[in-house]
Amino acid sequence: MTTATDPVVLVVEDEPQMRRFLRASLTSHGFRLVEAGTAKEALALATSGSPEVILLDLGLPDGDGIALTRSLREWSSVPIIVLSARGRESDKVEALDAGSDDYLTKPFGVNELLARMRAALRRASQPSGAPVIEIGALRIDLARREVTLGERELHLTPNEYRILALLARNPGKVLTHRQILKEVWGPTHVGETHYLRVYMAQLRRKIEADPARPELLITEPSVGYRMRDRG
Amino acid sequence: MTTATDPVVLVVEDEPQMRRFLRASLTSHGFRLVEAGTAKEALALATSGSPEVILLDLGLPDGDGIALTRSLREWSSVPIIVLSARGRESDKVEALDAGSDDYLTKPFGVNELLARMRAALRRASQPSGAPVIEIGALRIDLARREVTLGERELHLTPNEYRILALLARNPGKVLTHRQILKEVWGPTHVGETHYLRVYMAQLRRKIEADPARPELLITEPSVGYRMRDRG
DNA sequence: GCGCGATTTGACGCCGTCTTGAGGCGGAAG
DNA sequence: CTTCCGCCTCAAGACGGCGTCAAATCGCGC
Repeated sequence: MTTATDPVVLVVEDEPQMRRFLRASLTSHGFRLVEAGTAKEALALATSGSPEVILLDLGLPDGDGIALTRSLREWSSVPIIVLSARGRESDKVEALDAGSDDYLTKPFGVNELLARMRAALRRASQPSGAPVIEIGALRIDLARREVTLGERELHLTPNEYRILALLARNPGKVLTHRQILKEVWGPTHVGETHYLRVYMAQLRRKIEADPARPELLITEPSVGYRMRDRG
Repeated sequence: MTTATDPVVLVVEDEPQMRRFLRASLTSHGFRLVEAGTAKEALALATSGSPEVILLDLGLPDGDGIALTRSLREWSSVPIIVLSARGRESDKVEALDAGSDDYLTKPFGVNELLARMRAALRRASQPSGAPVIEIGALRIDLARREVTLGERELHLTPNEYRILALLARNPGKVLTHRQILKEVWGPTHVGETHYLRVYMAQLRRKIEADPARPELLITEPSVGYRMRDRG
């Protein structure tokens, strides 16, 4: 059973038997499959299918996998794991130096393949994309810890920033006083609702056009606060 | 023959014979070697030796390599290639899932090892991008370990350089005290925030026009520091 | 063993942030 | 109308993080 968040794997392989085997193994372990039987197909699908990892058989009907690896590497850094019947050391060296990330000699165990795929995915996802939240003119760059309102860069104190980031990460959702206090001041301060009032006032003075009529930081009386996400 | 720009490889292996073999093979192919015979040594050298890749034998006298892999992964993303006599699939899966990048079963060919090391290094160096970083008049040559300000070449102590390089590799991004301490002093010193204050002051005295009004090394109060990249 | 640079540790004052309290407003309930 | 409760505002003082300087210690090369 696959879901929308499962990683996509591009399988480049021409033997029907091997394809069936991979299809069965991978879909049952949380991957979505895109399949190509030729180098040409593979190149097209590497663009349109936007796979997170590629499994590549070296023996293809229309040209060898080494050349395919090189063309992929001209523009993409998606992990490539070569699956090949050729076990000679020189084959491995050639494939790896062409730009592939790993090399498995057939026959191989499914579990090893899956583990190597996990390793490749782990590496690739490391420089995780810059999380940036935008709400109207307000822009919060979580990686840089930077808040801008239109063109102007805002200076927020540590607590102000943590509250704002927390609310912005849950746009539209009401966060209770307790939740916010626990997250920002720690579980020992969940009773100090007064802190919140002071800080919400400071934040509003900094980010609202008219702090008396808040449009972004909405009070939910006797419940908590909420970041308006639209309209 | 090795030069200053050759990549450093940390070899973690207790058998003298295997060590001799690796030493001969690697130094003749453009690597500088740092060697450890125990897990404890390895952990220390992974910090102080700042290797670009680690070769790890699983059978160590003081604990297994899987545990070592996990502790390394708590703070470092340096590529780890496991070399092991154990060829069982479950061994490979365990090692890969613990955080290693590749797994080679002994005996293996030197050329395959070298190709896999090249592949690992290629991947690792990808995100860091250019080996030279320029920010205003400041210029940091990571390959040569050289820092110039305008025309003048600056002399930085080892720790000063590591801090500066770390911040410069993440321009604009806030690095927490913990992150910097972990990267420079190792995971056992994440509490020593005082070190940072002293070293930031020294760096500012060397690279800022007016150390009292820093324009490059920005303090993010009670969070960490950040290298200004624009403006 | 000596000398030098680098690192670690300690002391201190400044400044921004946080905490705290007092007071005001407005709506709902009595 | 009065009272109560939750919320907002303002400001003053306490607190803690930060920068700075300097002394003590470490560690390496000679």
